[in-house]
Amino acid sequence: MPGDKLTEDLIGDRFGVSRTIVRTALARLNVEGLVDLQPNKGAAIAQPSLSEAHDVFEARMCLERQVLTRLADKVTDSDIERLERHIALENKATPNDGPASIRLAGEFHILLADLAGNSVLSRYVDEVVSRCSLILALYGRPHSSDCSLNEHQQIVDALRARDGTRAVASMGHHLEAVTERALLSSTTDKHRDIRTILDYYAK
Amino acid sequence: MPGDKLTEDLIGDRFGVSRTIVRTALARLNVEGLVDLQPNKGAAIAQPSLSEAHDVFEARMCLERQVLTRLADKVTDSDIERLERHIALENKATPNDGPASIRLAGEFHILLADLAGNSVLSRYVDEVVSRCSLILALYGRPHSSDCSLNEHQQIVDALRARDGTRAVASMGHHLEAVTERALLSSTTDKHRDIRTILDYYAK
DNA sequence: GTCCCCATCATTGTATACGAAATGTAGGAA
DNA sequence: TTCCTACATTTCGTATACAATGATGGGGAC
Repeated sequence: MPGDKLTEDLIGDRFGVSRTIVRTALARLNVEGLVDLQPNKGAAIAQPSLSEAHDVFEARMCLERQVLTRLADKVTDSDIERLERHIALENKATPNDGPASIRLAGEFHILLADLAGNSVLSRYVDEVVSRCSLILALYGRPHSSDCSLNEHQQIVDALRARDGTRAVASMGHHLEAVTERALLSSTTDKHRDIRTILDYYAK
Repeated sequence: MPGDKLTEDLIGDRFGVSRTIVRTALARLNVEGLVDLQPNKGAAIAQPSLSEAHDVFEARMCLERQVLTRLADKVTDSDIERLERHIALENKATPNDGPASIRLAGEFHILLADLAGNSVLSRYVDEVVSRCSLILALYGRPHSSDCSLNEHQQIVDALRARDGTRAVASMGHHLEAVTERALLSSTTDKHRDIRTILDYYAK
């Protein structure tokens, strides 16, 4: 799907709105890094290079560690409760393993950022999480979920203990694992799109 | 200036373009946090609350520390040279103390981020630096420069020594100082805009 | 004198229209 | 056959037009 052209007229017809609306949406998705936009050539679903993908994961690591540093200081019991309920949802969704599972895994991270109560961090985390989903679609194994439930649980456990150091470390390990699942597998997987291969060897 | 209404027609006439162009520009500035955008009521130069301002500075600290962590590992001699030349420019601009000085101070941070070579970090740093300039205009003392030259020099010195720990620490101290100059002074300064005062007591 | 309602105006939100750039295609020459 | 050029078609970039929403001010009632 990444690389697909996004023609303004088609999308407009699809949603029953004019090109004006589509255009503003595409512009927004462009600054968020989800669509590539070339002048006079139109929009396409973003195809981040491996190098860009690493950049996104590095930024994500930096931002989410900060989120947990904050959270460990200010998290409330009802916050913990809410996180636990979310993990329960994730557990429930795992069996059928559809796109709902991937969405929920991302929302866990976004929920953490929201609870941290910093609007800037929150927006940036939202952005990098979305981009990571895209990267997973490009480079990850098909059908691989990007987050292990166990790892989410460890983060919440550390938060419940108000152990900031452990919480940050848990998130660190989790994101290392996510990065590995999303990126490192791509060098061996034969099923990947030809564009990905070319991109990889082009460094 | 923050809080001023931005009428699409006026701006369009001012620059000789149609509302279409102005609108896309305003939308972009809105996602970057520089203009507030209320549905059916138009755009205005952003007026971040003190709490939002602290959020921005916290995110900035987190991002720029990461920039220096990266840079300490990969900085080249020609990078150092370029940073030194930039500081020389800043020194030259200080006497007349105009807006050029403020712009150069911001560009030093953006240059650091660019040299770090992570496109995501680079974009985010660009954004928070812009927002900090806005915050300085809102809450800072009039005519106060937001960056001390000496502090910039210390950062480059640490980079030249390839001392990552010291570089991150220097940036940390620098941004602490910047935050203080931009925010803490606002509680005592009688010359501040009435809106700022109200905003502050409204927490 | 003050408050409220309605009319008018200003400004935004969305659609459409038109010119420009780029891409694809057919035809002819080497 | 292959390459190049000219034309046609598609799609984008910008301006303009119209509808909808919110702001402003004046007149009347209490």
